Amino acid sequence: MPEITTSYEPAQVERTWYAAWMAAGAFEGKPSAGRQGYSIVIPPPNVTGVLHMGHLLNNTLQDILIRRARLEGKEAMWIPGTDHAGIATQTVVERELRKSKLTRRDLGREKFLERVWSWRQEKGDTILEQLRRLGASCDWSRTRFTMDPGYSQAVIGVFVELFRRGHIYRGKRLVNWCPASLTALSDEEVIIKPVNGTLFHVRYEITDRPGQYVQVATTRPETIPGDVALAVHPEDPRYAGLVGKTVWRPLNRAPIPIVADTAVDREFGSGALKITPAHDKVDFEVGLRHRLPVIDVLNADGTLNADAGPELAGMERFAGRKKAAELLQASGNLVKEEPYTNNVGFSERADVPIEPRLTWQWWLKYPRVEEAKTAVRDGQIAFYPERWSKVYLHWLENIQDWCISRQLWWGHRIPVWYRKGLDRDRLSPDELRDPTKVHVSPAGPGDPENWEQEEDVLDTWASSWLWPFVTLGWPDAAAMDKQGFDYFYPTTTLVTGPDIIFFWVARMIMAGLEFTRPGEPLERRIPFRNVYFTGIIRDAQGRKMSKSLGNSPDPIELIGKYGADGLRFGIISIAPQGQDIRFQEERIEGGKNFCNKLWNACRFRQMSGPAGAKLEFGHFDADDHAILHRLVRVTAELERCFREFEFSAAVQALYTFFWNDFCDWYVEVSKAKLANEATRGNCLAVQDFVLRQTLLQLHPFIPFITEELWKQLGFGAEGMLLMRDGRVQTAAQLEAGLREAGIVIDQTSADSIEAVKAFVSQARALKAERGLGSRRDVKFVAAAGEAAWATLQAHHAKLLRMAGATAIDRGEGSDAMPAAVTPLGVLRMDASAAIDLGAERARLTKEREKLAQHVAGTQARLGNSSFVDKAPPAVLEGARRQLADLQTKLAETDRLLQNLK
RNA sequence: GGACCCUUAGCUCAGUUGGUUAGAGCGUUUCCUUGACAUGGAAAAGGUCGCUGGUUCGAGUCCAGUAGGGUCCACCA
Repeated sequence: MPEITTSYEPAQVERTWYAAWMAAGAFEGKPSAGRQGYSIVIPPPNVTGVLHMGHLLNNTLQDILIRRARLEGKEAMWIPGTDHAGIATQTVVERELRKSKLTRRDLGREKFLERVWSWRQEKGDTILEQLRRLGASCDWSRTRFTMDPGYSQAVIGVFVELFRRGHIYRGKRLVNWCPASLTALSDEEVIIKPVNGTLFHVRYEITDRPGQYVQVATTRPETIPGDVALAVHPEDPRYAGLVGKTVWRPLNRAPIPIVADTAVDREFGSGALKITPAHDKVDFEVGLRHRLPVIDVLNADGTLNADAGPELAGMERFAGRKKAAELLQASGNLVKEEPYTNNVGFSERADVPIEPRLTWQWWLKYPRVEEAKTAVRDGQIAFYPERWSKVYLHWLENIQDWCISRQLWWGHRIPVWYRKGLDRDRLSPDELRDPTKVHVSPAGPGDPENWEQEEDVLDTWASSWLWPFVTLGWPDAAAMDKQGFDYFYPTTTLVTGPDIIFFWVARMIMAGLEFTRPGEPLERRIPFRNVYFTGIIRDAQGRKMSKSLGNSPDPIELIGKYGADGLRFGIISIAPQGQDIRFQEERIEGGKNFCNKLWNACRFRQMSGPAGAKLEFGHFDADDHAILHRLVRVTAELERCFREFEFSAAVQALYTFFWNDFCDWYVEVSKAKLANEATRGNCLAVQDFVLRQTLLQLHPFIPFITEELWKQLGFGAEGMLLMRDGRVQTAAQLEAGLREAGIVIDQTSADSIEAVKAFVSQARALKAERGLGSRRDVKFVAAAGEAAWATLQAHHAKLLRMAGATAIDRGEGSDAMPAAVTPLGVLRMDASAAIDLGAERARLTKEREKLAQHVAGTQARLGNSSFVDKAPPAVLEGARRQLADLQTKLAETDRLLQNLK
């Protein structure tokens, strides 16, 4: 067996094992009768993307779940893939084009799409490669892309089917228009931000009362040429006589009516509102109610058009705003301007203010809204943390039709063909469904020469909402059979960020309910049973990580620095359920350190003797009972953590157990036990028992190093070469297994170690406080009772080593010796140096203070008759025992103090 | 305007149905290159759990209010 090196070097180990796993097909998931399935679909990252901290957390969690499921004996399967990310990808390629002074229109649709495809060819696998570096155990043979042929077919088929079912229609509405990307966006893609601007107070002269004005306030004077009315509240006495009259529009001068509408807030400004239906949602609705015309003064790219009037036409919208204010000023119609902060919608992708714009778009009335609510409300789909279900339900309660068309080229082109020569903007709803005028099918019309296909493509999310079942072969029966749809659907757990709860999670639920297993019960049609929402990773100052701030570390660099395992362990340890995470690189360093600790503990085991030692109950001592007891406890805790998706708690539990209980105590006491031939074999066997289970429990979190150690320690024998074939034991199984080997963990014996630990700790403190921490020639005397002395005797060799002492004798010692009260009697140190009475007195006095306080507190509680009457017996008993202990200690400490001269 | 989250040690955070003396990592102080590990070991300092009330024998934990920070939703020009 090759010797384990002195420190853990991740790079080589990671490369070797990932290749070995792939070669062994260790990540493949196939339906397996009689075994429980466990499936996850990856939230597909953008095909042009690179791994960021969010992906890191998200995918580490998925890998943990999948690897744990394997070790629990489940058939685990994780589907990877990428999303074509319409706007994002198209923008990236257009930016590239611009470098050679070209636009997509210069190339034309076909040539441009060729460019995008070759870009995807070149860059599309980067992020998947990065996921492998992280250790993600995806079934790569199942990798999907939302634009690959089968997937596209499904997306198109779904459009056609939803159209047939009456869920899809074409309508002219005000949409969120992105003047940078030149496309409509859904409401979810708009981010409202406060913007510091100016509020302009403008007066409109009443046409038949020259010199009299109605004043309105606006933040957007450039849209005044689009005004078609002023509106006032019908019950506003100030304007009672004016409704029905007209005023002069102050830019592009023309008379416009004053109408009465309850949408106006009388309290705001002058109580009069300018109505610009083309550029404001409320105004649009007012316009509809009053049958007002619509004057659109903006071009698609946000510049002002001819309808804005000769002075403004052609100007960029913000320059136009300034110009409009100047024109108003010049005509005397600008009453005043004041600084004003209002909320403006920004395009999520392009980060420019969106324009409400009246355009023809395709809309979807969501299917299965009620079922989608039920599934979460009644718990067929469980959210972790649960509180997100409120956000989800609230959105569904107020759900609006989804604008699914995008004026882009990169995406799934809408499968609608219009008869040539048809004016598609004058189609009535009935004509839209007339097959002689509009053709809707996956394959297109048989006589394409007579038709023109819709130019628009579908919103990216209108493809990714099918992800959980299309990746399992839907709707093709043969593919579904091959990919195990029956076995793996619904998937078990979805891990994602709460920021896409509407974009993706809610929509997937509705799609799953609408399209899978028609006629079957709800719990068979949902796309997943659990949804785990991660927190958002922020920087040390709590800011979101972003490219522009440059505050986002590169996970691949972190892997280089700390190893994939160290990074995984570190990131999970700072990611409690449901809370945002402040990234601190020190915690990642902590992960690396843990790996090194694990490495060296296994190295120690390997150096101590060959594998294959057998547990011998006859040689069990209290330390063996204690460590196995703790192992069972931490195993139970891990079960709970996985049940409740508490990953950072799991890591914490494993850390404490392994570092404090195993390394700091058991391994240290082992050194004495290993030196004794009688106890040696059993001690090695106990270590193996603990290490085997611990490696299995750590494997999902830190797969590479555990796999390497598993092999190094020879645990991979017996036909289980890879850890994935090992089985993590439940707490119950651990105990049952031990019992079969004739071993019963004795709780009392295990508990007795606490007293021994306290004794050692006190001894070390006595030394450290006098600067003798490193001296190993110190003698102690312990004034121990019979039972305590028996315990000290039983652990004698270990105690000498642990405390760093040459002798621990039974005896009173002298009052001149530094002393401490331990659970195993008063311990005195035979210090050769003269004792500092003052320091000694101070230390003991402080100790006494603490004890006295606790005694008083406990006495007060026990003296309270309602406590004694009402507290449960166990609590009462605990308090009594505590009081007795404290009083003994206090008395001893008092005696020590008195004897100090 | 509505909903939700956070406030615990110098810093970043745990704290599971209320129950012994509130924990961890990092940082700090002192000592230690002892034959797994200095990516380490030992010891120690450090908290009236944002504030005010209430429920209870008992509150960091439950309730009400309040201050500060954050997130999401919402058509106030």
